[in-house]
Amino acid sequence: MTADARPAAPALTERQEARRRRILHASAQLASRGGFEAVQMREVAEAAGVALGTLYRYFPSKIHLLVATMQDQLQHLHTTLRKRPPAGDDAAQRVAETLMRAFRALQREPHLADAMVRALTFADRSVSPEVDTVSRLTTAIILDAMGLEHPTPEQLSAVRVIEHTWHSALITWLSGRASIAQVKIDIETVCRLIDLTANPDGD
Amino acid sequence: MTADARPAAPALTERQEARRRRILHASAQLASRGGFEAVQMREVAEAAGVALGTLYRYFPSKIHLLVATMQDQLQHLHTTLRKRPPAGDDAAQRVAETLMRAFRALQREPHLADAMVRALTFADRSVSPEVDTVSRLTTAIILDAMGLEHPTPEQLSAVRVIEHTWHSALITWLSGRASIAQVKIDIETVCRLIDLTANPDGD
DNA sequence: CGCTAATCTAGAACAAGTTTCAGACTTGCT
DNA sequence: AGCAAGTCTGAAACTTGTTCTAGATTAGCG
Repeated sequence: MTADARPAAPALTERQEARRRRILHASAQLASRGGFEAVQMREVAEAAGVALGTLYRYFPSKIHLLVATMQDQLQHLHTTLRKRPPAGDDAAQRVAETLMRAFRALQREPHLADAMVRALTFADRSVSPEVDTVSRLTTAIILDAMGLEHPTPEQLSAVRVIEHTWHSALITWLSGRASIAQVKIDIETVCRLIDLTANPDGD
Repeated sequence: MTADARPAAPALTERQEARRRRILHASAQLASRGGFEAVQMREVAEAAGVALGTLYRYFPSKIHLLVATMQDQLQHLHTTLRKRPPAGDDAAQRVAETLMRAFRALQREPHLADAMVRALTFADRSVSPEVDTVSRLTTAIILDAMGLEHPTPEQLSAVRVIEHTWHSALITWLSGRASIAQVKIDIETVCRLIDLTANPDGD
């Protein structure tokens, strides 16, 4: 039921699993207070009751830690969304509604959003697998909203562009260069691409 | 002719202007070698023949420095593009061609691209004015390619989404999660939005 | 139980961004 | 020229992410 996307991870003991949870919790807590800079590795370690070296054994860098935190939050969101799916008439509306719902969730914890999104876009190649997991989760959420079983390549392209817009629009909002209304418009604009691929006469 | 977008800057002397140029040059040079991490403030200062404190007086943080470097490069690109404008039949084609040309320029200096784009997306509120300048430059380049004097609000929205996609696609390419071909597809996909707003029957 | 390997802890040490400061140099002005 | 204000230099200090080490603890196993 809950997807356990960690094939190479060598099965943690119970205490280790508990440590991992404490670390992620401390990370999210600190991030909620003061965003990216407030997540300081020494503080995370102390709040989680774990030595600094141990923290680094579990998450090899601050970026890894925050991307894992994002994975965690996205899982929650995905579960929540599945319980109450969007109710729009066509796919574009449902996707836009879903993303706006996610956006409102982020608005409730803007500092946490800041920490997670900044980490995600700052991540270099060493974090690619983890970032990819986040990306696949996002894709799954959007495809769910579209209600598609077997999307065409064109539709997958549209979804990719929607994800691009989603991430980048979040960044402009977080850095205070775009209003909430502007983000809404951008999301609605990009979702029109879905209509374009639904009736494949645009070519 | 050359837009001097620095209204609050109190007019540098000749030697100061020269220092500023040396710093930006050193920054681009180091970035071309090893990307974001290779741009180390002490090294930039030394390469530019300037004290560390002076470097920080000109650019209050590494992020400011790299965003300014990007402004610089974009100016060049804009000038170059104006000399040889894209030759496509419709606006969408011309924009896609322009962005792919810019993309190829970045491919020639992938490390430099890495440093600039990472700085741009990692920038927090304290860098908003500078990031905004970069954004306006990008918008100008895209509008040039579209060949529009007075874009409608809808068209401006499409341009915003194109910019989002452009930035985010660059990031996925730089972090090795998307191929060059994939970036091309994403750009072409999002450029279809232009057609949508050109013939306003899609609503 | 007792052994061995792995893990965890506390803390020092290192790296790079940023700040600070005393003194030397420039600039603008009279 | 001579002074006042601002700027630049060199170097040290401080911050926070990251690495390293020696010793304590835990887990798995005969």
